[in-house]
Amino acid sequence: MSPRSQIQNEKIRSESTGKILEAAFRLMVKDGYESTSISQIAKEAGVSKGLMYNYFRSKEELLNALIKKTIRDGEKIMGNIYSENPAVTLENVFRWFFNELRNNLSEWRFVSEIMLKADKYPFVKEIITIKMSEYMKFFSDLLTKLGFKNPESEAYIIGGLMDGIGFACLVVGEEYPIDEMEKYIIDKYCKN
Amino acid sequence: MSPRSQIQNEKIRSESTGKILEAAFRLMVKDGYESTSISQIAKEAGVSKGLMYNYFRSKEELLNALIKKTIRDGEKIMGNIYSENPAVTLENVFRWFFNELRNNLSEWRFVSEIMLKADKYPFVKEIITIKMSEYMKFFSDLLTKLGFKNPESEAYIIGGLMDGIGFACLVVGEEYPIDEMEKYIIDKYCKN
Amino acid sequence: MSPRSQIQNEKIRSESTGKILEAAFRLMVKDGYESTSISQIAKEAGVSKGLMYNYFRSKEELLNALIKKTIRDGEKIMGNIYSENPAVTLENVFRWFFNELRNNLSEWRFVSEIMLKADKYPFVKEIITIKMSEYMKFFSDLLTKLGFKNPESEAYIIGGLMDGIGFACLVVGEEYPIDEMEKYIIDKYCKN
Amino acid sequence: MSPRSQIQNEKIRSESTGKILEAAFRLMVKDGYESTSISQIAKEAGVSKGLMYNYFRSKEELLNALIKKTIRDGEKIMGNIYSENPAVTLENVFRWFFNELRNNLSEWRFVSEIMLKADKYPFVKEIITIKMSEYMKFFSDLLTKLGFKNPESEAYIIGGLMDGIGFACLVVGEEYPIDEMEKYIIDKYCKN
DNA sequence: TATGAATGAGACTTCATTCAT
DNA sequence: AATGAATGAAGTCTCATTCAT
Repeated sequence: MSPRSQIQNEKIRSESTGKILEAAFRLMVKDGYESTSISQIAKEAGVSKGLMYNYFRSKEELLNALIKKTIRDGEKIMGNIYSENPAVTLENVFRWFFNELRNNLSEWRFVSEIMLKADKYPFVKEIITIKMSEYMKFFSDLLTKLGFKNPESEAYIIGGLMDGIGFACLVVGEEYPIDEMEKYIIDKYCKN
Repeated sequence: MSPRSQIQNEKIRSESTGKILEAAFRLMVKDGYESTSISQIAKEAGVSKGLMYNYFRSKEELLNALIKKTIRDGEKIMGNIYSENPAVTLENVFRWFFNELRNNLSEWRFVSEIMLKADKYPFVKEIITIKMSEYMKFFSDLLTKLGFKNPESEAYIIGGLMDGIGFACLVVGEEYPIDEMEKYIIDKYCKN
Repeated sequence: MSPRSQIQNEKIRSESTGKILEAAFRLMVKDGYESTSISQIAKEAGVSKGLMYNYFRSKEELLNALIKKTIRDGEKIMGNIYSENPAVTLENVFRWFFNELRNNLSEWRFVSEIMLKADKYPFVKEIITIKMSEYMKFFSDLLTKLGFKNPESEAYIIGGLMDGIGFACLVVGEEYPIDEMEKYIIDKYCKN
Repeated sequence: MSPRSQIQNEKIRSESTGKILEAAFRLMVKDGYESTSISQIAKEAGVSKGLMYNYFRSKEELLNALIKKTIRDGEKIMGNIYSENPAVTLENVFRWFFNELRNNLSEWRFVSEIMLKADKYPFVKEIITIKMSEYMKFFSDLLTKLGFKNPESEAYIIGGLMDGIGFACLVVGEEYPIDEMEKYIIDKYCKN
């Protein structure tokens, strides 16, 4: 009789977009952005191709939404990492980072793939530039508190290091001495 | 109508493969591997599509050959970098590296793109794993000579740092403080 | 929760269909029948897609209703054109016609587009055949009163002329010598 | 062994493009431009969809080629129409025109449909504007020789008339008094 | 009466690859 | 060794229409 209420619709919409984004994330993390087709995502999400275009105007916009969701999820995690003691905070960051590499390497690959597309998709560049400067500020503050002489440059070192180690893990996988590196870096930055 | 001699054929072959590989490199560096089509490469190389399949069984094999050639070219450059003084050698490496980022960032992007495909294309993983251990050995030896306490771990740090800084440059481009980082890293590793 | 009365319902129905038909007309005049989607019409009309299918079983039937409405609207205008003096009536027709071309060319395009679909949509053919014979009768009577020798054939000439001039205006637009033609035709048919 | 000669290739190409253009013409004349799909054309022409894009970069470019070919074909016919006696030439034009309406009405519809798209496809407008002015010149010259007082305006009348009559035939089909109109118009313009 | 989420067929297009010559 | 015409699977996207509420 009467149409669905706004609340009902909102629920339906968020469930569907949720299913789609999750399916997209799963597949793109596994196969990469370009290699994942809209059809596959629709099938994985259990919806029709048409519905996807109901919620996301294009594959690119789906990527956009996916990135934003991923960043939001990431920020929730960052909340749990903070400690009163800056050395502990930094250690938590490193431990979290290496655990990510150990457990969610595919996600790392996806993020890397997307970052490499910064040139092709302007919104990627925009988002990442912002996030990057946030992270640099975060590390820089931490390192200042820890008494480092060049906290800014050292922040860039840490950022680069993390990207680079992630990258190396992606490429050589099991061969990377991940445990040793974790210990070495934590010792170097947090233990003194 | 006499048949071509083996030597003539060999020359023709190497000229054609050369043209093709150079064209492929140029285009893939510019647009990426996936976005570069066989047709474009053939046109850029001035040969027919058919001929490409005469020399390379598939696009993937062309990539394989391209990687090997790129590595060979890279090795020639590494020869000019070596000095009697290990600190100077290391500084040369860093200077070469930052200049690459400044002048040939696109090539760096291409290499990164390919490395991320290590999972998809086994030969990529194989080649890179070998090269990586070579580089690690090279840095490790250098750092040993320079008196570093943990030359192996530190070598991984340097390797990661380079990957990571390259990555960051790719993503944020002009915003990256490349000159400062060059100075900071050279000071840190080579000046004392 | 008392049910709406029949009268209320009737009013609602006619308001909704009115809004839909007007929106459809506006958009189809602008973009053409095929290029106007049901979604666009619904949005322009401020109703839901579902409601459209409540009133019109298909896009084709919407077109049908639109044509009928357009013809009804046209007939109202024709009422204002009639004069005691047949020469004046004919001149009024011509002046109205050329002003339509000057001011509402898009509508003319839409009508032409639809007429060309007569084969595809039988109801179009049916409606137009009836209207055409009415117009021919109208012109024929007028020309008889004006003393033309072959009023029937001449009526067909006038009808064809109007279609053809409208068509030419659509195609070449500004380049068509619309003012000269108006004067020439009025002189020819109404001035003597 | 050796690749095909240029001549062989040229022949193959022109055969294929010929097949494609003919199939496209057949289908578009029957169903209209928009309603004819690339797939249908490929099937009708007995080639693959891919091949179509080998020869025509897009559906729009196929239309472009089709229009040009149609105009070329039309010009060949116009050659046979010319006579020393201008009255005879004009009569030939009218007879040819009415025969077209009798025998190839579908083609007329196609041409009309395309002309209505002049706004959407700039190349259509360009081509048609040129052709139109050629025809107007042709008629104007003829009418001058025949001693008409306002040959230019009268040329526009004739052009419009032909478009309009064609249009009417398309719409009402069999009901149109085509034979009477032919006689009437020829009498009016050619029998002094 | 009214909504809008959902569907699925079908549109245009790209591209690695094959093969007759 | 070399050509380029031909293929067909797969991709992204649109849209009229249905249906639960």
